[in-house]
Order: sequence, then structure tokens, then C-alpha cells
Amino acid sequence: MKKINIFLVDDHALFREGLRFLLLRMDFIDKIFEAQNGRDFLEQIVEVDNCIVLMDIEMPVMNGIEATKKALELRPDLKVIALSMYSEESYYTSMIEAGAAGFLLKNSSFSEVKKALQEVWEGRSYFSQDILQSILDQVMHKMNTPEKETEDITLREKDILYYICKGYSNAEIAKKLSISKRTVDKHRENLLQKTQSKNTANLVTFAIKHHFFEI
Amino acid sequence: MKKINIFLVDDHALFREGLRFLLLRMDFIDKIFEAQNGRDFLEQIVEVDNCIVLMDIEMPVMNGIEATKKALELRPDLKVIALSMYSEESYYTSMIEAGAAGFLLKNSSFSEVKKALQEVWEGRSYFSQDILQSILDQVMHKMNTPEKETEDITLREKDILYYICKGYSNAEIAKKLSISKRTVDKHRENLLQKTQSKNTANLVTFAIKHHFFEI
DNA sequence: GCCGGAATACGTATAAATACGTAGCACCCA
DNA sequence: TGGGTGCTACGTATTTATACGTATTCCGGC
Repeated sequence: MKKINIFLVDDHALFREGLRFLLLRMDFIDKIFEAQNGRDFLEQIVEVDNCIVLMDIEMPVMNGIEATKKALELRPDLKVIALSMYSEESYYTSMIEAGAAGFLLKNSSFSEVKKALQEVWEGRSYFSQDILQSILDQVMHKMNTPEKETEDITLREKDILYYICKGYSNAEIAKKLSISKRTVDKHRENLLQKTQSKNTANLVTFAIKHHFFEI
Repeated sequence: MKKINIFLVDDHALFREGLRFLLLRMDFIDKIFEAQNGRDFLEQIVEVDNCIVLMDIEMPVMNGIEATKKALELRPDLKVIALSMYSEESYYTSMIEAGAAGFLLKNSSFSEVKKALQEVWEGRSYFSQDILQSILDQVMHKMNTPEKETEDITLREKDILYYICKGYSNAEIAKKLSISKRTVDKHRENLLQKTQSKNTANLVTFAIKHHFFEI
């Protein structure tokens, strides 16, 4: 295995020092670079190859999210693993959007850091169990909450709603279901009323939110 | 800690036997019940309390997904952890929909099973790293694929699209942005063309899919 | 067997969206 | 400086959607 370089980006010198010490004992690691904020890092990164970045999120001057975005614009081949103190939802979603390949909490064990480095280096992503759990909780929350005020939508209305979301006009839906266009008009009217929607756009967002239609 | 009962539902007697042996050595476990398929399980479950179910998915007579759904209709307090040989996507999404509180692969270590039992018993959910990774890969895939053919949508068009999704009519959007309604008409027309949409419904699903609008 | 809700259907009128076409102005980049 | 692009604006015609109102059939629960 080719040796890899590590870039530590964190504003706490002591943290960098400790991590550097641990990392240097790994035989698959070549050099270790350091920066104390996002801007520092961006200035140095142009000259470094074969590199995994361990990026703190909260930093002065330029935070980890901005730094990751900009770095990946310049160097799409870079691997960035975010390091954070907390498993704040807004943090990891932002980091995922920014393009991070992994996310670790600072209370992770070093063996988890090693595992993350290996996974990321081989092109996969790695997120700590806590993060994944938190993402999953969101997914499950979104899946479980809606079934409350939506129960009075009838089966037929769900059919109509589905076809509306697919982009069919009332006339087309009528043809598809072998019913009169006027009937579809009525269903649509009732749907608008029941979902307190003003128009098709509202109806579609409602349908997607309540999982009557999947994108 | 109050002792918990375990219900093993799996069609392989040997697997049940091995797991029973391991589980019996745990001091927080009280009794262990067994069933060889979903129907068996449903008949017995009415009499069991304080119970976590370890549920195989592939079974004759009634599979684990059906069994989980039905059991949770009868007993919403039940905790179900799915056990599967493979991390098939359709499996775990179905099990999550069915209401499972956890998902383990059969090649998990027993320590992972213990951890899952504890987490689930305390009201949280537990999914094995492989499963979570797989869910995450999906999420990331969905987040990373769109940014290709959407770059030619201009800033102003994104504004318009946003307000369309919010349910405003063209006239309202015009007022809001202090421009002519005919201009909004034109932007909308261009949006339909650029996104290859047929109407508002298509436009809204496009916007949501490509994160121009969040629900 | 009756009642209520769901699904079906029709009429009419207005509002909104969609589909054409044209064109000036500001800005950036070659 | 010329050409391309984005934002703005207008005209006209057609299609769809929205908002009223009314009524019949079917099915399941009381």
C-alpha cells in the first residue's frame, strides 16, 4: 500500500500534536501537515498529494465547512474527514453537502480514526456510529411523523394525487383511470381543500412531505 | 435493570439454539421464547411481555416483514430487531417501514447483538454499521448525482422556482419581486423548458429533487 | 334496512398556466 | 469592441386549473 499523507486542520495546537504523535506510529502514513484554520490550509494544500485531510469544523478565520467546499473545488481528488466535538445535525449535513468523505467525533477511539482513514483511502465513506445513528433517527422521524392529519384522504384521492405529482393533467388522469374528467376535477378540488393547498405546487409538496409520492 | 425476555424468530433451529446459548449467559435476560416462522410467533406473542424480538426476515409461512407489521399493530410497545443474512436494501427499508427498532446482520459479533439489545431496550434504535453505511451511501448518492444538468438554471430562475414551490402564482411572484407578471411568465416558461418539465407539478418535484426547495 | 361517506358525473365561470413570438438593456469575456 | 447571456418586458391564443353548485350509485356499519 502506497503511503498516505495526512493534513491536520485544527485551531488547537495541543490536539494536533497529540494526533500527530498517534498518527506517526502508523506505518502507512508518510508526512503529516498542519494548519490552524481553513485559510492556512487552503494556502498549503496546493502542494500536497496523496492526502487525507482531518478537518475540524469550528475554527476562526475560515471554518471547516467553507474550507472543505473550496478545497474540493480546487482538488476534487482530496479526501476530507470532518472532526467535530459534537454530533450537531447541522454540522454533519453541511459537511456532507460540502463533500466530506467521512465524519468523526473527537471522542472517537484512535482505532476508529485508523478505520476511517483506511475506508476513506479506499474510496468509501466513513461516518462514526453516533453520526449514522443520528442521521437514521432523522430518516425514521420523517418516516414516522406524517400519519396524523392525513388520514381523511381517501384511496381514490391518493390515486389522483399520485398522478398529479407525476405531471398528468386532469384529462390525462381521467383517461388513465377510465373516469370522467369532471370527476378528476372534483377529486382535485377536494384534495386542495383537505390538504389546505392553494394550487398544484402546494399539493405536490404536501404529497412528497407525507410520502404519497416518492421522488 | 429489569430483566428482559427475548423472542427468537428464525426457521433454522440450530441458529436459534446457538443464539439461545449465548443469550442465556447474559444476566439481564430472563426467558427466551422461540418460533420458527411469523405465524408461530404471532400466536405466541400475545402472552409475552417485556420482550425484544430477534426476527429473521426470510422465513416460510410468514416472513419477518409481515410478522413485524402485524405484531406491532397488536402490540405497539414491542421492540423488534431484524436479523438478516444480507444487507439487501429492500430488506432494511421494508423493515424500517414495518417499524423495526434495529437491524443486525447474522455475521455480527455477539457483542454487537448485546449492544443492540441495550440500545433498543432503552428506547433507541440500533442498526449495524454495514446497514447504516448502506443507507448513507444511498443518501449521499441522491445528494451527489443531481448537480450535473442543472447548472444552466440562472439565479433569477432559482428565485422564481422557489416561489413557485411555495405556491405563489405568477402574479404574486411578480409583486413580490417588483417585476412584471409577464417576466415571471417568461422565467417560468424557460424553467419548464430547461428542466424538461411539462407543468408545475413536474417543476416542483424537480426543484425538490435537486434541492432548490426543501420541504 | 337505513344512513353516511366515497366515488362517480355534469354545468358554468373565472383565474392561472402554457406556448408561441419579439426586443431592449446590462454585463462579461474574448 | 462584438457577441453571448441573463433579466427584463409585452402581445395573443389556447389549455388547464380552480371555484361555485348539484346529484346518483355503491358499499359498509349501526
